[in-house]
Order: sequence, then structure tokens, then C-alpha cells
Amino acid sequence: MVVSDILDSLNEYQRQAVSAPTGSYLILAGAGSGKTRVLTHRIAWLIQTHGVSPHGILAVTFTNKAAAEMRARIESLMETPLRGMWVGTFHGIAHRLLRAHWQEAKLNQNFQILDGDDQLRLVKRVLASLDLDEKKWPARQALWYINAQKDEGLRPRHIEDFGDLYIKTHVQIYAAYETACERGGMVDFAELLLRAHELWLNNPRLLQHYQQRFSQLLVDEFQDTNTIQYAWIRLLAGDRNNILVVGDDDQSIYGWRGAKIENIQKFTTDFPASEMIRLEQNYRSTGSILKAANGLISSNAGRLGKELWTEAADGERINLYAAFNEIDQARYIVERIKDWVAQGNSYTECAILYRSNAQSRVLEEALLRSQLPYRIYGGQRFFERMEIRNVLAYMRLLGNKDADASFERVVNTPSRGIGDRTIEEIRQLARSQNISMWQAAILLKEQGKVTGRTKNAIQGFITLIEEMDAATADLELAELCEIVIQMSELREYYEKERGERGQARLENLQELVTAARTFDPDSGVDFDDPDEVAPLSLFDDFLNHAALESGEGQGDIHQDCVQLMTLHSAKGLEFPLVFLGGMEEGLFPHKMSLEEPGRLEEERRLCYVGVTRAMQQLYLTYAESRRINGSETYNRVSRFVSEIPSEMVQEVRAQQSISRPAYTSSFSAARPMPSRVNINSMRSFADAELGGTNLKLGQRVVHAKFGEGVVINYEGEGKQARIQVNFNQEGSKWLMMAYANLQPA
DNA sequence: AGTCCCCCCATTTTT
DNA sequence: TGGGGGGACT
Repeated sequence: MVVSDILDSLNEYQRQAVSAPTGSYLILAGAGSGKTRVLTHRIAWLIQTHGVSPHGILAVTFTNKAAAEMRARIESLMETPLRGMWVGTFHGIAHRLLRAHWQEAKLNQNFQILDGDDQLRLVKRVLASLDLDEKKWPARQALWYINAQKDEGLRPRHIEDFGDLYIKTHVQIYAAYETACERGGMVDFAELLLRAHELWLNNPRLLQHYQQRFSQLLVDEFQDTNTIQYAWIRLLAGDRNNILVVGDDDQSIYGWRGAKIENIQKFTTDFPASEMIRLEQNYRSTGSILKAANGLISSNAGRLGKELWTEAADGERINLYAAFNEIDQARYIVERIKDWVAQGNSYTECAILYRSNAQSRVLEEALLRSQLPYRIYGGQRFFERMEIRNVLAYMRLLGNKDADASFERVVNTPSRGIGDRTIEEIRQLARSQNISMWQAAILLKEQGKVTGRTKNAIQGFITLIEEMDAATADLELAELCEIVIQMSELREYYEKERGERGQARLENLQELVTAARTFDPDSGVDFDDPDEVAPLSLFDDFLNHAALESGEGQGDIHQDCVQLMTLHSAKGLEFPLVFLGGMEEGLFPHKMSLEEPGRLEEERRLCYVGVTRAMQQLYLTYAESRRINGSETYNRVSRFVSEIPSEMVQEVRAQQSISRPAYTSSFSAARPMPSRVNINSMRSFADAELGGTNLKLGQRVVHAKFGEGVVINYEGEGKQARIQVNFNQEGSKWLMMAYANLQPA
């Protein structure tokens, strides 16, 4: 691609960002404003017109997917593979650095990456070794604490406990956990970042080397950086005025896992020579959707400020549907999707977004019943599945007998008579002799301190691993994988597991073999790069890949089906038709986030993210009554709905007027548009008894749970009849007449 | 060691 | 409502 082409397809501000002289920039890129375009074109521009070598470029993202996409797009732009350019996730790049400089980082050469599950197991063991009651000190909480401290760049010695038992105990756990990791040569995700930061901090010459090498730094999704990531990139940037970050403070939705929106807010002060460029022209949504989004987000304080606009027409207004309950909501959504498809569109274009995963079930049921194809995002990822992790643990053990986490995982999986007590003994011995569990197991067996059966079991395991080792010595990765599955008897083990579950597990095992066969080690690695670690064996590479990449995008994405996902996982995606379900106070904004203003604002940003996913049509729906955790709740409509300018919103059913469904016989029947009954005609209706009961509008009633109240509204008939009562204590609620059991007061 | 049952809990997720 | 974890029982 020639130079002019790089700028041709860009708008004024995009071009300004891409062709800016080298320096420091914050590109405030609104949703759908073409930020990836800017990032990739910028890199192309740097190479073509500033003569920057790909070797001198470092581009950081948050997900492997984003990194892969960025590299692919630059390469297609430049029409050549770009060796030597470092494009990766924070974790991936940190890992690369630590592998190259393991000695300076004070790590084992073959340190092992601990994923979330490994980490939790380790914390549990640490708790046990400290004799702490797991009831009082839940492992999850301790894990969360440790990770949060690491994200902040804090070691146990940095934390002051102020005599607070909670902090004191957790710091103690943290310290013991750290020792355990150290001993076993294990590094968790947060540790990768923290170590990489300390590596440079403690080795100025190393830092200097990388500063000289990377003349241009680029960071994507900057609003999602946490403290340590920011510190790390800042250290690398130094005062060289050579960093371009792209982000959107309005789309910062990961504060709860350590992301600091402050990082983007203070960028221009931290990098005094920097300049901010706003990308506000949106190429995704209709005018109405953007106006709705702008209106909504304007309720947040302390924004960097940004207003999306489009050259496109306003399009349809945003639809608001008040459902009776979550089932009605699902039914409504399904009907709209059917309409959409009937108009010649596809299912894939439809997305149903919700705040929490629990909401997917009812939607799924409705889709299933109507036989619409769908796909639910989220859930367990490939490399996180138990059966896969077990095979990988065997493989790890083959590569490194001292990998204790893997040893523990598979020593008795499938069960071979090595019980908890024996494992504990091995663990104790390993600790006291300062050897690995593998060595301890051998020692324990040789010491003759264990009885015949246990001894045999231990010997059996040792022999198994050794035989496996011998059998796989010269095999290709996929064959090795296959042999491991067979010899470990994991296949047999899962064959015994009946039902769909076992079947799925077997299929996954097969898929692992396929993954091993088609595994392509890190593309873009330049083997002439002096900073590149001596290439790992394909085997090690594969295991690292499995640890660092959870296995996104497996399975059939190409089918035409409705997309269901949480609002969080929808970030970065776009769909012609979007439904935001569960627009209810307590659900969205979630009740856990109502206390602190900061968290409420994050909820609002999440809503903003949801709204800006929509390209053509947006439906907001809420349920007046909803079953949550087994009990019926009555939530008001979300405040976010009223924060959207009302002229952009079209209510599918007017709330304030008294209305009755056109087809009252059954809600499962199609209900095109509700017929409305005005107050006057309703009066005479109200004078009569409601739905064959002895209740009237305005009547005082008593409810078993909610106490005394006044009947203020009513709709529907028969089993579906609902009644609105304004309770003295609880405020106004809609109740199903059939269950309310109201007594005249 | 495996199974069953009861109790407790319940946002969001990537690496 | 339902899933996961822990404890008790077989």
C-alpha cells in the first residue's frame, strides 16, 4: 500500500491521529469511531513515512484476539508479514520478557504459569498449611485479595495492616502463597506483570535496552489498564514522548477487576507533551441510537467529554417494552427476532444483551421453544475445561517432573488409590526436604514408610509417568497428546461418565489432539531478534499457549444464530438489532453497585456500551415482575431508561395509562399491539368488580407479605390478571391476581 | 472412593 | 431457582 492510501480512507480526525508527528497522544475514540483503523494505520504510517522499523514498535492489547486481529490487519495493510514487531497482550509480552531474562527476574528458567484454577488450589493449600478455617477465610476471597494487591503493584512487605485482622491475615496468606509460588517456580497472571515491572525497575540497563529498542509504543483499550500495567508502560516510555494510547473513558467497565479509569483521565498530565485527539464521528449506529447514548452518558461526572455523531439518518426510535415478567420479556424478544428474520434478515444480526448470566436461561428457553438458533457466549473456555486441564497436567509433568501443581492434579486422576492422606504425606515430605512432590513420592516409596497397597499405588504412578515419557519421547505433538490421553486412562475415565457430559468430554479430548496437530507457534516471532528467547520446543510452546490463551473462539461461530451474551462480553462488538433485557433497578444498575457513586457510574458506562452496540434498532425491555434467586421481585424500571432523552424513546406499551392486552386469554398468544383503554372508560369498568373478584380500584387491601395498600391499577383477565397496589410500606407493586391473595382491609 | 444430601449463596471476566 | 461445596454415609 502506498503512503497516500494509508490516509485516504480516513476522516479528518482519524487522519490527524494517524499522520501526527511522532510524539505522545491520547486518542479518545468513541464507540464505533474506527479506533482499530487508526491504530493499525498509524503503525503503517510510522513504518512507511517515519522510517520506523517494525522492530522498534511495541503494540499492547488486552486480549489475544485483539492482538491477533491487529497484527493481521497491519499485515494486510502493508501486504507483508511484519517480523520483529511486538504485538501482544500485557501478559503475553511480560511473559516474553521474563522468559528472556529469567535470571534477572529471579525465576526458574522453566517457570510455570499458574492460571486461575491452579491459583485457587494453591491458595486452598496455603490456607490449610496456615491452619486457617476456610469458613472464616474463604479461599476465593483470599485469592481476590492477593490479585488485587498485585494489580496495585504491592508485595506483602508493602502492606500496612493497621492492626486490622482482615488485612493482617490476608497479608499473611499472601506472603505464604508467595513463598509457595517461589518454591515451585510458579507465576500467576498478576505476577507476570508485577515481575516484568520489577525486572525493569531493578535493572536499569535492561530497561534502557528496551527503551532504545522500542521507539514507538501503542496501547489499545487504555481505559482498561490497571495500576501495574500503567506503571510498566510508563517506565518503558520514560520521558521520550513516544507513546500513543487509544481508549474511551466512557467505556471503562472493568474497574471491579482493577482497571483504573484514572489512568486515561490523567494521561495528558502524566505525559505533559501529549496531545488529545477525539474521534467522535460514529460509523456504526443511527442518529437516534447515538443521541440516546450521548444523553445517557451525560449523567456521568468527570468525563473527558465526547459527543458521538453520525452522518447517517436518525432511523427508528428506541423501543421500550414493559413486560409483565421475564417470560413475557423473552417471548416479546423472540417475536421481534422472528419479525426481523421474516423481513429477510439473519439471526446472527440479533444480539440479546443482559447484565448477569442468570438472565440467559429464560431467554434460552424461549428461543428453544420457538426453535430459533442461538449461541450463548461466555461459560467455560476450552483450555479451562477439567478434562483438558487434566491432559495438559500430564503433559506438563512429562516436561517437568517437578511441576507440583500438575503432579497434584493428576496423581490420583483417574483414581488409582492415592488418597488425600498419602498426598498430604508426599506434600509434607516435599516441604521438609525442600524437594518437589515427584521426588518426594519416590523418596516416600523408597523409605518404606508406606504400606504395601499405597506403595504399589505410588510405584504405579511413577512407572506410568516414566513409561509415558519413554513412549512419547520422539513423537509429534499431536501423537504425544493422543498417547497421554490413552495411557493416563483419561479416555476410559470419561467414557464411564454417562450422559451428554461424558460425551462432550470425550469430544473435547479429541479436539485437544486436533488443536495439537494444527498448533501454529507464535506467528510474528522473529528468530533473528536478539531479544527473542531461544525458541521453545513446540511442546513447551503449546503448553504456554494453553495457559496464556484460554481458547476463545472454538466451536461453530459461523452458524446463523442469535447471539446471547452479557453486556461486558459485548464490548467491542456490533449488531444491527440489539435487545437490552432486564432494564430494572437492582438488576441494572445492579444492586451491588448502588452504594458507591463510582460504581453506579460504571454501571451507566456499561449501559452506554450496550446502547452503542446497536447499529439499526435497539430495544430496551424490562419486567415488572421477575423471579430472581427463586423469589418473585418487583423492580422499578431502570433509571438509565429515563436518562435517555425521551424523544428518542418509543414505548411499546404506555405505562401510565391503564391497558389491557388485546388477547387476554393467553400471554403465549401473539400480541401485536396492546389495545388501550382510557381512564374514563376504565372508570365504569372499575366500578364493577375486577376480573370477577370482589376488589375495586381505590379499595384498601391487605397482602400477607406487603401489608396494607390501595388498589390503583389493574389489567388482564383470568389467570393472567395483574393488579397494581400501592402499599403503605413497600410502595407500588404489580401482583399476579392469582397469587396475590389480597383481602379487603 | 464414590455418592448422596443438605446448606449456602447468588454481577460483570481476561490473562 | 439451581449450582457448587462440604460433610456424612455406604
